[in-house]
Amino acid sequence: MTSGVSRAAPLLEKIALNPVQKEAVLYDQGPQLVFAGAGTGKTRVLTAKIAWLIRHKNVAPGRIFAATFTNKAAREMQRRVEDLADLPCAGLWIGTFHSLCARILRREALRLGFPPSFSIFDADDQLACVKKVAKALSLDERTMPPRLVLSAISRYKNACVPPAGLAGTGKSFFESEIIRAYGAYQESLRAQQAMDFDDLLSNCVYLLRDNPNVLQKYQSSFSHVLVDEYQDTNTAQLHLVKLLGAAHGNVFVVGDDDQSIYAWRGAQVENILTFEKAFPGTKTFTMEQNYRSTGPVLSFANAAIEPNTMRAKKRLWTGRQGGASVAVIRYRDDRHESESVCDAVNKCVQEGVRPSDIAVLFRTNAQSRLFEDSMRKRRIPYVLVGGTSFYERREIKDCLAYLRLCVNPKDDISCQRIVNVPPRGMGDKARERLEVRSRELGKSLLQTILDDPETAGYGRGQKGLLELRDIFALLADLIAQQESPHELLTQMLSLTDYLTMFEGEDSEEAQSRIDNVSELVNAVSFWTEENPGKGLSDFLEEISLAADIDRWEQKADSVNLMTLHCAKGLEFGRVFIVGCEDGILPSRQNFDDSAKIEEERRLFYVGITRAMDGLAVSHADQRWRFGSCIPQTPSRFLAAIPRELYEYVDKSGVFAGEERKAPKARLREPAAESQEPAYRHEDFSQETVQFRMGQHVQHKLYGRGKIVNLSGFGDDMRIIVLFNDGARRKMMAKFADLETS
DNA sequence: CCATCACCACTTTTT
DNA sequence: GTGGTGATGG
Repeated sequence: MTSGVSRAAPLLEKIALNPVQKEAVLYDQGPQLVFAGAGTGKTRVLTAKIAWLIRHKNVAPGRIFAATFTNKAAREMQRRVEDLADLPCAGLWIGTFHSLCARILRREALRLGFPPSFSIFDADDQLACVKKVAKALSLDERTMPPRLVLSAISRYKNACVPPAGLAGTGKSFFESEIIRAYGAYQESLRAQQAMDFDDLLSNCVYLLRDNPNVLQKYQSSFSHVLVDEYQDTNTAQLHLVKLLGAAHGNVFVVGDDDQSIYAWRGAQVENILTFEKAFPGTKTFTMEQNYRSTGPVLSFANAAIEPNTMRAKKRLWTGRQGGASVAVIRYRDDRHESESVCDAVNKCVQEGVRPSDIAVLFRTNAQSRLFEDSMRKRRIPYVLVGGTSFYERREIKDCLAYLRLCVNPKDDISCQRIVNVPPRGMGDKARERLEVRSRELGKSLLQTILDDPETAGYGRGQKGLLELRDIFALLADLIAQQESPHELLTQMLSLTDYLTMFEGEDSEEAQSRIDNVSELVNAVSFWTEENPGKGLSDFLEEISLAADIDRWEQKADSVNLMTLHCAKGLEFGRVFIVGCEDGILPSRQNFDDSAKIEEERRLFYVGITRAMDGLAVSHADQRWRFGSCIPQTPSRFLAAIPRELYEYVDKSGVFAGEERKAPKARLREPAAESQEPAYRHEDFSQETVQFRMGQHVQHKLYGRGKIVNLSGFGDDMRIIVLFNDGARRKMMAKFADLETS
């Protein structure tokens, strides 16, 4: 051990660790549980641990299996590990459970009766598939809404309960019907050679559980298993950790039960609370020193989480001195809230806070709209994380469906999506006919179209079907010639005349759809360049497993708008938590259940603990929902926090133009802490702010285009503009000489 | 038989 | 504000 420590020196010098953190990194006697409160350096420990293993324990990167919560976190961690260990770590198995499982499943697919190129179904596809199955089983839509059926199926899968053993075990008509649907749904997926998100985990568990030689292969292949955000793991993930870690016991998990916010999708806090039982001989480390937040923010956080009963008692503390008090602000209505918050954001920026260090957090995506409006009005650059993400837009999903069919012709859900897009005369009747025919032939929809488009009965759809057959025949040729994903996409667009569908109408909506498609073309060609040697199916997998947060780049100097869920694991200088009202936070749908209320409280806690220097929490007296104005009451969570822990500012009686009479806004930079990275004040002029993502610009030489990327600020701001001629040009904002329209 | 328009119930959070 | 569904017109 002594020699270990001295050899540790180079690495430990590069990263400051407190005694508990250091102990956790150096310990090597089996299972480890690290209870890491918010802001206590969880990521730091995990990163140092991996680097330590590689650099000083001579563990090959390929023998480390590390599960993070997002792909973005994985990328960042890999970068930091490489930096710390001073070695490239290309072989490291690091990623979300879903992408790690996908990686294993692609290799072993044949053992499960899937081709390695199996499709991955996202939430939309899942729902479409459930609907299809429900129709085939003639389930009543009223009593068995597809969403409900899907979530029940998801629960079974998260618990690793396959449909086989369930037949006849239903305790009610409802349950029996669900079980029936579950079986049929799985069959449908298999026929389409597809797995949904949940399958990635559960199939991986079945694979390891039922194939001793495969299990042995992966058990001996990985010598260490590490898991971040362990409080948000579900039963399937627990099984995986057990299966992979059982042989050597080198299991290292980090988490915080107070930040468990995913029980609704099957996560079990019990996993972290009973870790020691699952892994006998576990050594537990507890980190309670918070390095992130000021005293007032931390006291507020501690008080906020205090009422929860189902938690391991702990209390965070900070060595940071001073700090502005937390502000709780009351507004008249939601509009007033968004306008005032944006004013406050502006003020922060004028004080020298970088926009990217500011976040506005809300409970539901629907709340973002007002803030976007208010930000735009003030020309404050912002990034919205989440909402309907780029890859979920209709036009994008259409394009991807074509590409997916190229990779997997059995993907009926994708085929169904595009048979009549763009419209080619395939109505309900013709589609039904096609489906019957495909069942008769025992072939997939696309295969039926390719083999047998002439059978009578398609009516007006006949012509369209022949078109479709030719399109896919041509695309198949391109695939055979190993054409790049980029080539396939552009060919597909021209073969189908996809864009003319929108070119006819002159709405802003149609224009934005066209823009989105050309952005997809760009993304594909960019990806093709970045990933030489990888194919279309790799691209599609990456897209379906990417979360919104994965595409988020904080460096674009913009204010961040996101849901509380999205904010997990991040930190910001100034945080605004908005819409803190009963019915929103906590959500009305969780009123009935105390366990769910506790989860909502943890969500609130997660939001609070994102803040480093300043926190403002707001609520409004009334809010537009369902198209009418509804009176709101402040969140019960606020009521439970002692009054002396925050400054209450009532702006509900203040009208526009009178803001100055209102009590002084809080969120002032504490004098002692103004160590913000150098930020030249004069740089944040209108000139800098004039550019934002998605903005249309005009260039003397290149013509009209759209900003697709922003980075840096002031004189250093760089932008990437996608011009209408299809070219993508990087330029310095300072010299670009663009006209904004 | 298909496409378009008007109207309806629903929106929590996401890998 | 929207998306899925139902009536009507082409």
